Amino acid sequence: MKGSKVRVRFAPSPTGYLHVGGLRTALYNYIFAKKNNGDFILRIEDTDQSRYVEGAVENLIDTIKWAGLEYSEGPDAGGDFGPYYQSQRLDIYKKYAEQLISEKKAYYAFDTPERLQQLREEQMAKKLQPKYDKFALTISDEEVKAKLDAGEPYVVRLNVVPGPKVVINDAVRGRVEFDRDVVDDQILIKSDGFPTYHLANVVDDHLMGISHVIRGEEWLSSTPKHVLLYEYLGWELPEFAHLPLLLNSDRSKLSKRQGDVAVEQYRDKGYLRDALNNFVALLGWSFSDKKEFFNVDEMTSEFTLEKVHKAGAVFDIDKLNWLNAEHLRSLDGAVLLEMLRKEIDKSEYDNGNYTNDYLLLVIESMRERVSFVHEYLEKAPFFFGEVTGYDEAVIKKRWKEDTPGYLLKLAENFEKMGNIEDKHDYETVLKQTAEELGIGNGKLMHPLRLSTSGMGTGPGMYDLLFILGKEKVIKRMREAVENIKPIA
RNA sequence: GGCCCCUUGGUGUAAUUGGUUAACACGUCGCCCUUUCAAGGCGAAGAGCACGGGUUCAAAUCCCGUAGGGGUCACCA
Repeated sequence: MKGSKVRVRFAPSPTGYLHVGGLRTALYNYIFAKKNNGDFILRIEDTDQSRYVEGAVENLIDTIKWAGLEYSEGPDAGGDFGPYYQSQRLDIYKKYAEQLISEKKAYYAFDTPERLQQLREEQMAKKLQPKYDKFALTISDEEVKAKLDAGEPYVVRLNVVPGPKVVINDAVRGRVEFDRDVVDDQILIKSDGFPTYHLANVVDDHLMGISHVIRGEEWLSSTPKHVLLYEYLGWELPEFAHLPLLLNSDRSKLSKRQGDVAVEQYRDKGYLRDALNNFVALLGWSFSDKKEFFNVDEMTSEFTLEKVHKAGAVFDIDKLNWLNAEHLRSLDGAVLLEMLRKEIDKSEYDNGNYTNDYLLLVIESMRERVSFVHEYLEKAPFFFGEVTGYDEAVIKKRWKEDTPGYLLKLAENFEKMGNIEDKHDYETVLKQTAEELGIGNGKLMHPLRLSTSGMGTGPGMYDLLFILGKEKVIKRMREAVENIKPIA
């Protein structure tokens, strides 16, 4: 381990969005740093010019911040180990590449893409592992210099030579060994002068004092290259931890084709960041007491890399939805109010029409019935606008020939009520009316719900009436009597 | 194909690291509550721990093999 200070990093490539798997990687890094009083760093791995996406970095930063994963060093946070964009560190990589070349641990290569392609195809045809054939090493030093002077395009390759097995002590997987000869002479510097991931990653991790490399399992098989690089450069190895993959329901690597993979898609759909973090944390890790509903702070006290599961985890949207509902329901009314106001702003409704007190009542009446904030509007539109239609299935089941008469009587009795201070006043009157009419409460209740909400489901009957207010209730009842015709 | 990783109900995980009727959560189903829908409560079905061999008084836990799945083999990360 590097010194005693824990320093970890999340090092995404800015390809346009933050993948949910990336969110989990970032989260584990963040928590690990917090737990160990260490530093969490954001580094942008933008060494592929061809994949440059406008605004990708800003989006990444936005999303990471939305998730609440604060980093102490990064592109927009500064720090003593910057710059934190790899594209701004080209001279650093070049320096180490040259050092390796001078020590014969790396070399210049001038092969054309066509030759490499052909080589690869031949090896594949023979069912061999595709590997560079070290052809460049047959070129004399003088010739190399001549080519360089002539401005011929070149790459720099790692010179892997025979030796003992490469051993990785992975914090989640334990000891993993690779034969040295399966490691390819990886390109370190591309012909455009940019480093590849492998070089840039190792150099930066070392220079930035990274103590633990916590990343996805897809990196495990290229780790020997990295280990070799540390060895060649004479640097101390960081601790490695390779996290299990996130999977589609068919157990293949989580992909766009089978659902949403971008964190912002979940954010935009109304998922709470606490719920998403909670969910993603559970994909590969758990509390020893089996607690499943928690926030990041609670998780921090118990997190260890050793407890991370080894096998890939299927992303189960049902469980995410459940967690979202749980987190949403646990929020204070005031917080929910603010969220609901924002949702109203996005809708056809006008925030000016509702007082805070009114919305707070709406919130409480629907609290157990929504999993997302936007569901307040979808599941209880009758609180925000007029009733614009009536559920036919409910009409069919609950609206009979004698219903209008009953309802009118009820409206009449409601009208006679004085000031209503308790929602149960409605209950009293409804029951009295039923008795007066000699019918069951249900004959009044269901049509009443339908007429005041247009729906067959919703908040408690008396909450609904109380929140709407007597006037509106009676008005809606009479409108319903005019508009609803029984369905045979 | 080579190399590497993985394998407990449909899904995510547990099992004091060899000794429990294999536990919890999501989901599913049922009942209760409620003349709505949820939430909540109670309960059920669902794995015998990928498979096959060992070791052991005893194995989901240790060993060997097999199978299956996944990752990776780019001048992408």
